[in-house]
Amino acid sequence: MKQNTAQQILDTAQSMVRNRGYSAFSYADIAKQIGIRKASIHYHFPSKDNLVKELVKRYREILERKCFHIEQQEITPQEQLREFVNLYRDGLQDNQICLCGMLTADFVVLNSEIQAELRSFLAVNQSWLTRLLQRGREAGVWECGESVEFEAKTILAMLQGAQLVARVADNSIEEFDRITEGFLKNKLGNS
Amino acid sequence: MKQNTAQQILDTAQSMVRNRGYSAFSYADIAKQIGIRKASIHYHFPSKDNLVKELVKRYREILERKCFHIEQQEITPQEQLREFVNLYRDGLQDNQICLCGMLTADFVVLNSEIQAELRSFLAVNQSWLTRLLQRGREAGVWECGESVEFEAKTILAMLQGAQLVARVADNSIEEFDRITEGFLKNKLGNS
DNA sequence: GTCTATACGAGGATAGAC
DNA sequence: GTCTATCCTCGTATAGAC
Repeated sequence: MKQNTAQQILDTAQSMVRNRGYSAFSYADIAKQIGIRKASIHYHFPSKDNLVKELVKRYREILERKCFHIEQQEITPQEQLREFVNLYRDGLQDNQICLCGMLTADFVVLNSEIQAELRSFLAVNQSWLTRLLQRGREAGVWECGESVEFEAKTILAMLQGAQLVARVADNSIEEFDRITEGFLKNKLGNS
Repeated sequence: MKQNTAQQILDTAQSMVRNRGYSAFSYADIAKQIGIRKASIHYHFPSKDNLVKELVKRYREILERKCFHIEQQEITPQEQLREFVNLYRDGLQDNQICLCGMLTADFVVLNSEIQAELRSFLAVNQSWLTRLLQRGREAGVWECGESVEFEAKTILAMLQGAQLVARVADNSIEEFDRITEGFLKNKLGNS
């Protein structure tokens, strides 16, 4: 079950960024956590910017795979939407909000490469969700407004915001659920 | 037009926190910006935590006054809601998201006093918005679901999320508008 | 109130031994 | 690949002069 060091570093860094943000985690923190020296981290990731860039890239790729998997399942659009929402719901138990939502808050601090990765992440989310909404509309299960794209963006905004609001409440997941359920009740059915 | 130093410090710090977050601004940054030495800041605000706590407190008090002002105007609930949304819309031009939205992302890094202030800010927003929704419902202009409170929370989440999403897009305000308009179209009318 | 000077640790990063 | 040692900068904070 032993992972290679690069993976361990990424996993630890991801957890820390999702908790504290870009500026509030350090190589020293990671080193301490996984039991190596901080100089060793530089061997795998020459700079902090490099590490975070890889982090976002990996995060997006994993999300793409998860979305693809949802698409492959033979379930209704409503159920697919719920699966998608669950991607944002999961991980919230450790008080971990979306990696890219957190980094978006730090946006102006980040270098342009990382910013580009964040745009890419958002674009992937948005286009996938747009396609889902279109399928649902064509199947007649949802009536959407003029712009399906902006409906998708609204849902994403609501999910990111729900994670934030839930963070302030002590029992986060219930809060997240009630907010998202209220918003999506006409879209989710009662699956 | 000369402000006192404490005010200047608060204003500068607020702008920086809204841009970069808690961990990515420093006394040195503020000092440089307003042309004093960083030691002088400690005279007004003994510690960074103290400064940020005062910042959130002031921010909430200003918001309370603005909300009160909206309530006093003789306009429809729809128009009042739009005014409220504009509170979140304004300030976005300088790429400044809500102070408390930003700090919520940094939540786990902050001390308990600041966390308490953030809870208070959210509570004020939520209760004000809840009362507005209730008035609208009683006046028959909106039909709301079971829980007006969670409808309020959902709107807040959407506003915070819209600020985040807009941040990634280059032209932020248009993005914010389209997201919020889509969401609130049945609530806002076309005022 | 604001300054200089300073303490002290943390942060990111590199060189070179093993 | 990982280590020790080290560099240099920045961050928060305090003491004491003006």
